[in-house]
Order: sequence, then structure tokens, then C-alpha cells
Amino acid sequence: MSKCEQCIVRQFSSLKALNKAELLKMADCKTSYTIKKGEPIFEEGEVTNGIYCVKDGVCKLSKLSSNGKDQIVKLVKPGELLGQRSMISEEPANLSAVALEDMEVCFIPKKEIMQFFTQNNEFSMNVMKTICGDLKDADDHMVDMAQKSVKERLAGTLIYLEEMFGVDTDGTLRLQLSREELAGMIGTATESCIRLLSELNKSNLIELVGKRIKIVDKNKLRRLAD
Amino acid sequence: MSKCEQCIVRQFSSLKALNKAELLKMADCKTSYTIKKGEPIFEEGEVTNGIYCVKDGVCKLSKLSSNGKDQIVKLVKPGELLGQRSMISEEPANLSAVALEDMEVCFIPKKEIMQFFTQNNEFSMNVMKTICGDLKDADDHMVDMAQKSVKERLAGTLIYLEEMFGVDTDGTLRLQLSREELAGMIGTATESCIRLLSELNKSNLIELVGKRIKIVDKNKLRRLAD
DNA sequence: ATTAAAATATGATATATATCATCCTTTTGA
DNA sequence: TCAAAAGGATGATATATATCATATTTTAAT
Repeated sequence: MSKCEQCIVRQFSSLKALNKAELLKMADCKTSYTIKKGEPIFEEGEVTNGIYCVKDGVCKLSKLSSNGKDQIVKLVKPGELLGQRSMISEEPANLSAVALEDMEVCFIPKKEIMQFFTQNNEFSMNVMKTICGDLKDADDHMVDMAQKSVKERLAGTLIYLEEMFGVDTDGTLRLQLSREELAGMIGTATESCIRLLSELNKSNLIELVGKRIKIVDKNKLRRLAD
Repeated sequence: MSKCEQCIVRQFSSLKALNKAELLKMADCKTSYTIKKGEPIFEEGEVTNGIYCVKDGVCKLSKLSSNGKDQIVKLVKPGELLGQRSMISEEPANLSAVALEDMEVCFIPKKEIMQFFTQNNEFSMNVMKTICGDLKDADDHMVDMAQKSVKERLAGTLIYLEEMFGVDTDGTLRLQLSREELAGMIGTATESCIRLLSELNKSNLIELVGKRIKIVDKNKLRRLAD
């Protein structure tokens, strides 16, 4: 059993507020999992009874809409926690979490987390702030969905992907999303997404390297996104 | 200065967890305001330094999008708290709050609320649960915006308005929204909203009584909303 | 009461986006 | 190594929705 004390990603989440005793306790009750790309960590409607701390790899949080399409609500990267909302609300998960890359995650049972809540005020304030940040993002995201065109949303999403997950040595976006997943992020049909990518490619704002995407003119792209 | 102890709406918000001493303290530091229909309580970008408890009347939380349209993110009714998110995040307000009816609200300074947070665990859990509920709603709302048609969203919104705010004696929706505001809720152009209302009227799912709206066939409307 | 302004309504038209079909390319697995 | 499947690309077309114009009704102001 690895020690939570020495886990670096902890520093990036609400868990940084925990003291030594609490970290030892957590190390004692946690379970580590390896999740292969494409596999779910949990699914919409599932009761999770705890939270996951992402140690490595990125996953998508998505929801199946009534028209059968999978809308991606948020991407989660190492250091972030998963499943806080449903644990606090005492409800089944509202979103599915599926690995976009091979992942390592640790599961911490609800019981322990709830104890930290009552014992450690800084920890609960951290969690609150994270959820408040998620709420702001969700509100902003909602407004974009309602008011921006697909092209604007695509441009904004590409910039987000570069800034949040960086680029490879060849300058292409590090995080590999299929066209279908990218369409699921911006809320459009896969064909429309592909078409607009071609268009951005032709007008030299981006470059398509096979299925990889490279941002060429970030300023123009940013202006396009508003 | 009126007593918070005797305020009924308190029972419907996170504040129900406060004890007598805390309520007395709150009564002592709060400020009551009367807001006329159409007036703002606070605006996007403003630093509020506290929260508002809605005693009477309904308000909209909205955000101006880059295309100049006002997107309504949420409606807030008596008993609910306003401005919790930005207070906890220590950020300026992300949304504007504007009265849809004459309102009575009480302002409680941040200092006191933060004290309740550390003193009263039930209170902070209540606030957390409320924000988690808002986050779930926002995520679901976002998926609807991305995946549903305007007609589906209009149908869903009409049902929401009836269930949340009820109907007048003549059966029309109690909460009066202009067509522009209704369009702002569903995220569409005012003309499109008006046109779809006419269409629903002609197919006898709703009835238009002047500018008031009456739901006639709720089942069909619900099926339309998915 | 009368006029001006705002809100509602409807038509004509343009545009963005979805859908369906087909082809090409890459990946996977037997 | 080859066939099959999945993913990506593009054209043709249908549809939903926005936009612009204008008329009508309601509300507000003088």
C-alpha cells in the first residue's frame, strides 16, 4: 500500500489540507485502481459511496442525452477529485466517468471523507471552493452552448485543450480525442465537427496531422472563439 | 429590525440549521431591502461581500453573452439564498440578479456567514448540498442546451415554470415572463420563441391568453420535451 | 385622451447545422 | 497478412433556427 503522504498529485486537490494523521488514515483505507483507456470508472446512475483521486491520466465526465448522443461535460486531470458532488448530495452519479488515457486512480470511502469534513475545516472549504468553481464553469459553459455558434465553440474548445493539456513535441494537442469525442464536447454532430476542422485547416488556423490537431494561429482562433 | 427567528422562509434554505443564538446574531447584522420589478440586486462583476436571502418575489440569474443576448441561467424563489457561490469562491459575481417581481431580500454580511461555516457543521453541509444541487442542475441544463431542439427546450421550460411557480386562478402561469425573457431561458431568438408558442397554441398544447400562457395538454407537452 | 414607445406577432429569407450517403484511411484482430 | 471494422472525410440535401422587415397590439408617458 503506497503512502498518500508522498503522493505528489495530492498537492493539487482539496486533499492538500489534510494533516499527517489524516493522510495515514487515508492511505490505510484507500484502494488503488488501474483503468485502461476507454474503460469507465463509474457510470451515470451508479452509487459510488466515495470519491476517486486521479493520480495519472485524463478522463471525461459525460452524460447520455435523450437523442442518444454522449455530451461531455468536463475533462478531469491528475490531481482532481471525482464523484464529490454525488457523494455530498447523497445521490447516484449524474455523469459517467470514462478514461481517455490509461489511468491510475485511488478510491477513498465516503466514511473517511465525511470525517475529514467535520474534523478539518480547511479541507471542507477547499472542497466547497472546488465545487463552486465547477458551478461557475458549468454556468459559463451553458451560456456558450446556448448563445455561441458551433464554430465559435470549436475554436474555444481547441484553445482550452491546448492550454489545459499542452502539446506534444510536434506541436499537436497532447490529449487525443476522437472526432466523435470532440463533437461531444462542443455539442454537435460528428460530421459537422469534422467539416469545421477541415475549414479551419484550409484557412490555416489549425493544421491536421493525421487525426492529430495542431493550433497554428492561436490569436485568430481566439478571436473566432470570442 | 425584524427577527430572523420568526422568518418563515428561513425554513426552506440552508439557514434552517442555525440555532437561536446564531439567528439573533444574524438578525442583528442583516439589512433588509425592497427591490422593484426590473431592478437588479447585483450585477455580473460586482463584489457583493455577503449573501442575500430571498424573502419574497422571484428573480432571474443571468449572464450577458458575447453576442449581446442575456441568457437566463436560473430562477430564484423565496427561501433561496443568492450569491453563495461568489462569496465562497471569493470572486466577483458571475451572474446578474434582476427582480422579475417586486421583492424583499435580506443581506447578510460575509463575515457572519463565514463564522457560521466554522461553528455550525450542519449549516455548511446544507450550503454544500445546495451548491451541489445547483451544479447538477447546471450540468443537466448544459446537456439540454447542447442536445435538444428549441421546441423541446421550450416545452420543458413551460412545464418547469408551471411546476415551480404554479398557476393563477385562470390556469395561466403565475410567473410572468416577457417573450424575450422566455427566449433568454431557452436560449433562442425572441421571434423563434414567439413562433413556437403560436405553434403550440395552434396544436392546442397551450393556450395564449394575451401575453399569459396556459398549459392545456401537459402530457403531450411533456412528451414533446422528452 | 393621445401619442410614443415597447412588446407581441407573422411573413420572407438567409444561414447554420443535421442527416444520409459514400468513399477513403487507419486500426484491429484472427 | 488479410479482412473486417472503426474512424475520418466530403458531398448532397433537408431542416431548424436566426435575421430582417413590417404589422398589430399593449403599455407607458405627456
